[in-house]
Amino acid sequence: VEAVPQCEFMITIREVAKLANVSTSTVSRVLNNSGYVSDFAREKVENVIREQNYSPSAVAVNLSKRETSIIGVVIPELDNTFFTEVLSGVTEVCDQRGFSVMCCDTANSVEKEDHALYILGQQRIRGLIITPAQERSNAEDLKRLHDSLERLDIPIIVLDRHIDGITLDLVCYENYGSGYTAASELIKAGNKNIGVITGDLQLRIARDRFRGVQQAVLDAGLELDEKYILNGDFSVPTAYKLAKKMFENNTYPEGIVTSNNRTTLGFLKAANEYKIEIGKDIAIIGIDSIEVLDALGLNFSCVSRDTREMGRTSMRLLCDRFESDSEQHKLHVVPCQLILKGSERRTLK
Amino acid sequence: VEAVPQCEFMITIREVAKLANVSTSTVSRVLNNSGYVSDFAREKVENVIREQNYSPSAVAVNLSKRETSIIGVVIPELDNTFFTEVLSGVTEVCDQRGFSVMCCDTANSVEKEDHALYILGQQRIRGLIITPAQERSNAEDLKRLHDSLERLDIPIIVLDRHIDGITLDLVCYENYGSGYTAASELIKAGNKNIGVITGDLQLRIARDRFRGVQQAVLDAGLELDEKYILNGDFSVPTAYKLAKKMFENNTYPEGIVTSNNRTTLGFLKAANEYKIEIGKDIAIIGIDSIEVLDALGLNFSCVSRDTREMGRTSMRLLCDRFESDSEQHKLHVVPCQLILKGSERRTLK
DNA sequence: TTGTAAGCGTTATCAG
DNA sequence: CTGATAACGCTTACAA
Repeated sequence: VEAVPQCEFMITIREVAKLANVSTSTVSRVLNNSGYVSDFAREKVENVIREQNYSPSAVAVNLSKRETSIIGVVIPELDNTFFTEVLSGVTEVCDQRGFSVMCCDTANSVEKEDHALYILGQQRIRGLIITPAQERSNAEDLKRLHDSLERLDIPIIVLDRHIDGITLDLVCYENYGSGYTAASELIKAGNKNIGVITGDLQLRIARDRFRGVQQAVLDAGLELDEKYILNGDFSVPTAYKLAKKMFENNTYPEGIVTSNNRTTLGFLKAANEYKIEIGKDIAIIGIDSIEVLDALGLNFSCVSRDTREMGRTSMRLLCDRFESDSEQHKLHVVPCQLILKGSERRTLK
Repeated sequence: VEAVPQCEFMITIREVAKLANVSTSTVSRVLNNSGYVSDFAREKVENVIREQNYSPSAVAVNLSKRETSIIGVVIPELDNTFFTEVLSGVTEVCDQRGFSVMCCDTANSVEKEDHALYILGQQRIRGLIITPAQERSNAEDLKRLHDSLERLDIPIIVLDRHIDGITLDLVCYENYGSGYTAASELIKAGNKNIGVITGDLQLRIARDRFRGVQQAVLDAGLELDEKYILNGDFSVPTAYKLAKKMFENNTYPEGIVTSNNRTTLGFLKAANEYKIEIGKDIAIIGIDSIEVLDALGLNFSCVSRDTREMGRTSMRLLCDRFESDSEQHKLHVVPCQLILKGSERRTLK
């Protein structure tokens, strides 16, 4: 049987073999640097490969090896710079180690997440890095996620958020600590009554950050006034609405903690509209840094984390899993860094 | 020969067939909704699929069909929100149409781009959406890109930037027009001498935007002063350095055009440091909107484009190509939208 | 309407 | 050191 190329460009291992006067096994051996190949044969093969611009089909390799080199990345918000920075870190390491990344945006939707996992499963991804869309409170929803992940039967790293009832490698932020630090510093800077715009309290990370704030206030011998606890959801519009309402009533705390980058933006927008000056009329420490604010020279204080490094770490952990699969699950907590620029202090009283 | 599952979770079409008491072809037919299948057989198969949670291996399907459903996306800066917004648009449409996206960040490096294309080629991607890392001035580099793309032998959409010497579907911005509009509006607002921080003039999009500015100034019967033409590269640090130098010498134009979102940020940073007030000491119209500035209530005027839609459009065009391959190459120019918020006018003279 | 069998482009086992 | 040959999991004529 004559081997006929399916398209004029893509040649197969068989044609390389024929042109080099060897068998496909030999070609495969030089391709993978496995087994014994004489220098003579190797050279012939390498020449043909170069001349013909042969590139082996990953699809065929994958099928044959029953293993791909594709890493699935499931992200809840592709329009949140936090996650794109993480993604950037992941791709960086993937690149170095010869993996490809297939990424899915779930837009915080459980349905889209289910679907993404199904698709990635079909692709037979080698490993998964996932930030769950939500903490599925519905038992059925949660079970579906558990099942999906288990069925995948591959190394999985959970990033930033938590999944209840299942133990997996986890790369997360020092959430409690970031809340605690932020509030403490506000107090240390002289602010007596502290407010907070929380994240989506359905998410453990939001609860942890909030608990940190609460504890810091308690530890300082102060009280957290109910009316300064604004129940947000990590989104710009909600934070904006909440802050707006607060300023409308003209009753707001001396210092406030905003629970993530999006929340900060919403807050700042409202403050701006009401001519409330940051670091003058109200003190603020945000969780998450915001590149632009630095560029603008705003004196925005925050507790920050190395987001790109979180991505790199996740991918490195995943690679560890590929090498050895201990039962032990790893927990990598990314520390928060305090960055004070002035907004933690009110210059007006 | 007995069919033995390779792992307890992933079952194959053969096992489904056996459990349903049909042949693999029948299973394949219900899977693909192709050919004739009796209701009886279909039901049996569907039941088994559901019970066993069978999900067909995309790898095997791809190999068999000699075609994947993977779209390659090559992006020069994963840390530029413009590109992540585009990516978001692309994934959105991919999702709807059953494609997966494999994305590569080239960090504006020609070498990384070459490598990315090689990897994506190995994956036998179905289509490609690419924003080239650079306009390869070196003939050899350029030829390598041409060859890579040609060898891929798949539909390709070029996005935002240009590739010399090759005609492909192109989705780009109204670059000349955006420069022209920005400068015209500055002039219309009463600014007599106009400056500009250009992008990387190696890139045609930067040259086009700059030409637009030049022409608008000419058309207004004015002159573009050499010393107000700052040769940037679309990056924050360079724009910052250039603007800083300008403010240091305390000689700057009445109005300035910044050539993209990164350039604007660099400029604003410098302005801030030198206490130059936007819309007061100096007028500015940027190319590209910046979400955060709106949130901050800054009166930042710009010419903007619908970035996410650019991503959607690219993916839709790619799908068109899958359906029919006319020789005709499409050019989709995304119009610029003028958004005036005040910074185009100086309130001080 | 269904099943058989030959691929798809690799890898891997096992003789030689 | 090398080459047949049988997978890998699916699709698709073709025959029944």
